[in-house]
Amino acid sequence: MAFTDRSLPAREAILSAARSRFATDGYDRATVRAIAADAHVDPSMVMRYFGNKRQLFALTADFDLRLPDLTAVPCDEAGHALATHLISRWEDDEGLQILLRTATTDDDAADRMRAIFAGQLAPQIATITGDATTAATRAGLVATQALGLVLCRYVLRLPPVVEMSRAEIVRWIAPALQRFLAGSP
Amino acid sequence: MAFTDRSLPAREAILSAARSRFATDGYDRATVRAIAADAHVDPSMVMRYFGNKRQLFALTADFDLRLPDLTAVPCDEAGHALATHLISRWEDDEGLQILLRTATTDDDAADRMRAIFAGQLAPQIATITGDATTAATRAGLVATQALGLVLCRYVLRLPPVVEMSRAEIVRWIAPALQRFLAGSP
DNA sequence: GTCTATAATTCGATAGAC
DNA sequence: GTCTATCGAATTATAGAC
Repeated sequence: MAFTDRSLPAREAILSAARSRFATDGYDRATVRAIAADAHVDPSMVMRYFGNKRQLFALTADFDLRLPDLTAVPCDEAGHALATHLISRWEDDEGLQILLRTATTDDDAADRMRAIFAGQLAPQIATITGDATTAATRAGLVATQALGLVLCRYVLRLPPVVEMSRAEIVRWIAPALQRFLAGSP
Repeated sequence: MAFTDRSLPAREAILSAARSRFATDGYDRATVRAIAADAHVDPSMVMRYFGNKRQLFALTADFDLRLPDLTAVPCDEAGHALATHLISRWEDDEGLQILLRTATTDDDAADRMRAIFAGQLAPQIATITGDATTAATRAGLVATQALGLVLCRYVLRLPPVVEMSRAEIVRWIAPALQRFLAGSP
């Protein structure tokens, strides 16, 4: 399982090509052959370096939200801080697209989405909302708005959502997140 | 293209099975064989009755939001009316799941989603918000929250979103939709 | 109308020469 | 390490007997 340094550029080219293919085509339609062609590499090399297609996908599909410390900002600004962070985090990283595009049909990928939600988003939200009983619900509501934005803007590409500027999106979405985080129904 | 009455039960069984399979597995993983097996029919009959897999999918994937007349309710209750309608519309109809599960990887299905948005949702919203300049943006924002809910509750099945009752969801989502419909950022 | 048999592709994965 | 050749499985789709 240890490879020489000379194969490292090839392995990285494969990983990069895989990320792009999985992000745009999803797991099923992103073929090993296409990934190899993008990386200017023989298809058999993909299997040799990464074992099989599933393991290659797993390496490209570990996404880290890298949430900022929301407890560091005033409670009534948490929604704005979260909105600005998410929009910049997603604009230049295709990691969430990779997961979202295949999580709708693949249960492994859906499990990863649930894990990201439970492991990264929910705990952070639980700490800033003192109430432990509503924290899980609030985190779920935040997910509906946040993932809905990713879905419409980057995956489905609904024209009006694509055409909005980052600043416009933050202006509209931040208050929605704020209400889910600390407001009342 | 005209078939006898005796084949009608079989054709309807195929359509029903196709709807379920496409809704749970997406277009690629829902095989003609599996659909035929569910319908207790020979796979070749599926092709004979519906031509090919694409045409069968097209028949199962025409989704009608059946939006109520939002101009009939007071302007400040539009969000609540929309939320209650959508949640009941989606709970017992797998049509939107069919589209959403494959629209993330299939451009034809994504086009259908954009068409539903542009043809059914946006015009309705344009009529209740007098301002024509912001109507498209508002409709897009409504889509992010509405589709995000469908995604998290029915497709990804995030536990806290699944466990919420319909009433709870309406209580939280209605004000969010109301703000997108008629509020200000 | 129904079913068997099979064509024609495509894909993931492997064996083995160099 | 790299590449050629190919296997085996699965899929959509068709041809033709009954």
